[in-house]
Amino acid sequence: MEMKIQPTQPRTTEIHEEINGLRMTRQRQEVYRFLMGERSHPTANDVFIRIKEALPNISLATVYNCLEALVQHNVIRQVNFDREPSRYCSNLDEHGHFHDETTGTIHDVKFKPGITLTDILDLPPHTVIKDIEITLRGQLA
Amino acid sequence: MEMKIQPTQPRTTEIHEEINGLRMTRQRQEVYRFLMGERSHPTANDVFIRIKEALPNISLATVYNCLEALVQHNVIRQVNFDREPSRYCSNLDEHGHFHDETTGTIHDVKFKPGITLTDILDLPPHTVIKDIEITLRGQLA
DNA sequence: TATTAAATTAGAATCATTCCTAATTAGATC
DNA sequence: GATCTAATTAGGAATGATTCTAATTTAATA
Repeated sequence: MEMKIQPTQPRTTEIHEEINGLRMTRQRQEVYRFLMGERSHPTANDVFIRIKEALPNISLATVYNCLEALVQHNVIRQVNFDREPSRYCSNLDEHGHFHDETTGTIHDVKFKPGITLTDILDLPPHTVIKDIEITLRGQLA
Repeated sequence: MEMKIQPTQPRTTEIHEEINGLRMTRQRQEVYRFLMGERSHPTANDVFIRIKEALPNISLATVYNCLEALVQHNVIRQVNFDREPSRYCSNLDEHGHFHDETTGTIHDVKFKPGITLTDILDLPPHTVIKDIEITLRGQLA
């Protein structure tokens, strides 16, 4: 078997794998990777500030673009509390969000085992549910 | 018994009853009364347009003030869908909201009898819940 | 009736988000 | 590798719901 001594010419272009049909550009990767390691439900601006460390030239518009693309392709979730800036999380399990007024922090809320939210809602049969959002506000014990 | 022939001087000021400790000014009355008879979950601007018929000089800022005051005093509820303009409803029963993508309309969603939302959430004991919001998006059958 | 506090108004300001457009980049094809 | 085309990005301007501010009006009370 012949060995290549010289490395092949390095590509000038990068190869971007897809996630859920979304091409993962460098910017999208960074946004996604950051959210994966974050449990704090950051805002677009939080993401922007953090990602500038790795990509100093990234623009806020791009962060919004990336977040929207990732949301559209069901890679991350967008979370809204009243009219506050949107927050984002990479937890795709069905869950709600609890806004702790004491600390200002947001926590994922699971459902008790074996329960689906739709079980308890009084909806006409054959209703198509595309998305459910459940948010709570109060004080964690 | 002596009869007053002349009517007493008419008051130049109005008397305003309270609801839940909130003084019901003319503007607040109109806002509240409109919402009582509306099932469409109107936005602040919807309210504004409609109320100008009765109070041509009312300002949009006042509508916002009234809505906020009514919400604060638990006379009406504020409903948010993603980042769309807030909507308001006078239904105080615990219920969710279904946004029908086909028609653009919003419908109240009740829980099945005997079920409380908190029953199915996995929250630490002694958690204080001040507010729950549950919103759905999809197509009604 | 006079005083004081609350509510209203109109318009300016805010600010998260979206839009626009030119420049760049990636991927496909030659 | 060169070229073409479409997607992506960056930066700045625009948008629009909401909030703020200052001045005026109104209501409650002394």
